Amino acid sequence: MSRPTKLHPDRGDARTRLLTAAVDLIRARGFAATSVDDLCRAAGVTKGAFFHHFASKEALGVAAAWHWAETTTAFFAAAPYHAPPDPLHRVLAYVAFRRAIVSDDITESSCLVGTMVQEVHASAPAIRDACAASIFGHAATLEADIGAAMDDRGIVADWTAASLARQTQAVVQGALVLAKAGDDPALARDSLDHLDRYIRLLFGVAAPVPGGAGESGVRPEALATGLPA
Amino acid sequence: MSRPTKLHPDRGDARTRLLTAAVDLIRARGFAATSVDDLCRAAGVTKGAFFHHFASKEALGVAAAWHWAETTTAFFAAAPYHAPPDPLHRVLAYVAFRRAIVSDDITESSCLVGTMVQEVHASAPAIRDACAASIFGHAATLEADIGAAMDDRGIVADWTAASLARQTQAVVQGALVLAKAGDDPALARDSLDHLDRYIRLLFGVAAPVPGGAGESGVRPEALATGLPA
DNA sequence: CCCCTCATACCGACCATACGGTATGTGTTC
DNA sequence: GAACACATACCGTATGGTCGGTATGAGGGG
Repeated sequence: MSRPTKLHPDRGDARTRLLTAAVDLIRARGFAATSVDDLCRAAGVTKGAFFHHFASKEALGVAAAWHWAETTTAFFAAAPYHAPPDPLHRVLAYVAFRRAIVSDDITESSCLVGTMVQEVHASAPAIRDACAASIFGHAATLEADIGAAMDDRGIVADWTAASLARQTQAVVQGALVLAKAGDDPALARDSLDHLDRYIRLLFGVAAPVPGGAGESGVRPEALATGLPA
Repeated sequence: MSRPTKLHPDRGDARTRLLTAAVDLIRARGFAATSVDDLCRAAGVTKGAFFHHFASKEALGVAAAWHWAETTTAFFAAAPYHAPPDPLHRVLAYVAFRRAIVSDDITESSCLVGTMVQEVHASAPAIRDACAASIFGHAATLEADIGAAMDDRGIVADWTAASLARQTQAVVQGALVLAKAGDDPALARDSLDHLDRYIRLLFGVAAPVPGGAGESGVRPEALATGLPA
């Protein structure tokens, strides 16, 4: 895609810089309120570069959703919550990890695709579908662990692994809405505590330390540099 | 506020019609993507009328959030889920009611303030606060029943009635995000089933009929005419 | 009862700017 | 020299917002 030069080694990354800027600006102000000029200014490129890489603003939205899916996939794949040998512990560690990466600045903890899809679900199906791929694709990464945990503990239920995996994403998204409304990230952490409690109740395991959502196996401050979702 | 005339009895209601149009259009397209001209066209009024009633588009946003709070408050106050004598049953009936009013057209089941606050939480604090008042005000209406249910059953927990009340709203909001992304209202119903299951587990009561989220005490089709939230 | 005054409710033309998008040109690499 | 990766200048339109004006009705004085 990109063609770096010896004289201009950062050439060819205009597309990536636009995508990065899009993630930041759209999470903060929404898709419609973010203008192409805003994006170009933030990325340090001209309008010509924008429309060279993207056929329209909507195409940028689709690409940004895919970019988000890729970066978050890599981020969560590298996260430490996969370490525990017990699949249920991995699921709980995932929730604890999500809780740990809720930063004090809600905007940077916020989810690009969750924000975008609310705006464009009816008016831009292409963006909506890209957002859906990101959300449900991420949910799918939890399904195997949840399924294995059900098998391990002989859980026979009226819910499925896929359904519970989706519910984790619903709670994450709802937690962010409440945190934005109340302008308080603690609201998001509270929601994730409830999710942790729900999963423990479903599987019949007690909470490790009262008042918190279990240890994630990582120091929260070590996560602040990573990409949230 | 309004001054109806004998000749023009619908005079004086331009404000209300703009508010109603705002609820519909903003839920479908978002706040930023809804122009003042769109609003005027949908409400059948002129731009002069718009800026007579609202100092700015942002002021309309604030007023729309309050309007939403008022109409949903009246709608839920009149809903049948308050009937059961047992407070826990009222809480479960609330969840079942929320499930029942999820219509096939996701836009009309969607929440105005949840949609708006994601867009404007950082750029328009006045709108954000009005949205917060609507969400947390509605959550507060559940608090007494949850608290009474805790007392009834002698529940001593590491969560509070207020926190669980907020969690119901987080799940509702998240359920709508997933339903919009997947373009399928069944996703929202699934989430509310999980919420129902969580509350039953917290209070140690079994589900009434497997596969569904309990009876709401009303026929779903009788609710379709009411205002969703 | 009439008339004057004032506030409200609304109309519709107008404005400056910001918007998404295009056309054309230039330097670089293969 | 073809293809790419931008830059610059420009275009038509849509946007939020303004402004002067009009119609209606309530209240009060004579």
